[in-house]
Amino acid sequence: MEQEVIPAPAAAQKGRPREFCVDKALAEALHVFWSKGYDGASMTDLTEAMGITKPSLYAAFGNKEALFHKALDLYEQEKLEYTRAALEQPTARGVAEYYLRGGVDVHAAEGEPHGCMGLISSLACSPEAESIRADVIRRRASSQHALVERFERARAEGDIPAHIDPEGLTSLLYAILQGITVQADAGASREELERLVDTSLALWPSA
Amino acid sequence: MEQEVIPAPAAAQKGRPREFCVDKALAEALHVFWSKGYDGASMTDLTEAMGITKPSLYAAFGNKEALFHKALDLYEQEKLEYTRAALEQPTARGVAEYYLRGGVDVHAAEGEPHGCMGLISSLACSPEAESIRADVIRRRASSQHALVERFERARAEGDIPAHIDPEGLTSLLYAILQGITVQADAGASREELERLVDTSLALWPSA
DNA sequence: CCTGTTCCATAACGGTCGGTATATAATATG
DNA sequence: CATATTATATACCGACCGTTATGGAACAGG
Repeated sequence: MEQEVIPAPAAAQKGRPREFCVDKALAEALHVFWSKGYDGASMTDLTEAMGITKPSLYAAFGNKEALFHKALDLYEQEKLEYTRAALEQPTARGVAEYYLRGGVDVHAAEGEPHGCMGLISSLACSPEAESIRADVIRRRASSQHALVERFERARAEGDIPAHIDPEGLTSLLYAILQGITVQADAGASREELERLVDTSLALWPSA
Repeated sequence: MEQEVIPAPAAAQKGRPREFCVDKALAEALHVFWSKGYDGASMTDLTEAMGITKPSLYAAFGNKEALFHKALDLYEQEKLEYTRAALEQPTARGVAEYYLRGGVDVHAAEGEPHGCMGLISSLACSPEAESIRADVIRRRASSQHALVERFERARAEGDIPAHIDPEGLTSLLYAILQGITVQADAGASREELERLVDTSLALWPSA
């Protein structure tokens, strides 16, 4: 039996080519979800921002929920990069400062929605958006876990005092970060947030 | 001209008496708004929990928005009493501890919704709920202002170090509190939140 | 050209939203 | 009893929700 030839690998598009860029449309969808939250973003909001019709959206992304998960992937990848870079800072204080200043940069940036997309979409959500909420909480727990390990290492290295609980310190750092995004969403100025960060670092435990 | 007699002062009810207790109905409405947020609470959710019909609700409370403002009044009065009591603590550390432990008590209480009603209702809201959001932000700013003054007094009294900015410290304490309510909403246990508070207090500046 | 396939545009689906018109029931007053 | 007033119950309003059926347009391969 003869082996079939491998079909065109790059783009064996058989039918009518789509008239929009999937990546650009997803970036627009991200912007809408970030501004309005999952429930607050209507399909009309999304299609108008993405410049496509509803059938095109459903064909390309599945449905609203699948679109959100993809947008959240993009958000984590592009906007939350600082949370991974922070872990590589040499000292625990450096980690905290990277986290907090990175959080202010991302969640109070000019020309972008203020606040945290995940928090906005998960704090209050309709029953049918429960999977959205669960996804956000799961991702947050994963990220938080990495920070706990980083602070445990810091304590072992004598980088933070022995009487400080790494899990408590992690919860605290996340709480401050969440507060920053909440206050950014409420319209706090960059100066206010930077003073918040400065004060946080002034209280940070010295080894 | 003769003076008219004063009408029955207690309850000069002329028509059919209402069959429900306004205060109890409002308390049920508060519970629904606290659980689901302003946008997430539908009129059906509200009327079912309150045990009344929609026309009764509109006759007694105006509309959904007016009902929310009244529920928020009740919430502040009954649940946020700790924020006022905190200010009367003798030391800045006492104020902070009262704030944080009070926040955990209220926002992670058994048998009540977890999280902060104001935050849940204001973080992401539809365009027509913008007045809700503005109300929450205004009340928060007012409460925050009182805390700034308390910490300014504390610094003047040498209760907190001179190099600590009272406004920054206030923003920080609020951020931690907001983070507590966010994590409570996400399902954090009381033990986790208490460790967060313990760690916060461990870092609190000593005079 | 013809067929198959994929995409786009329009319009519509059932369902829910906040809010209300209508009619009836229950009280006070005369 | 008659009337005025207020509350209740039912049913409905237009608008919007997420989703999809339908029909035509744009491409590839034969």
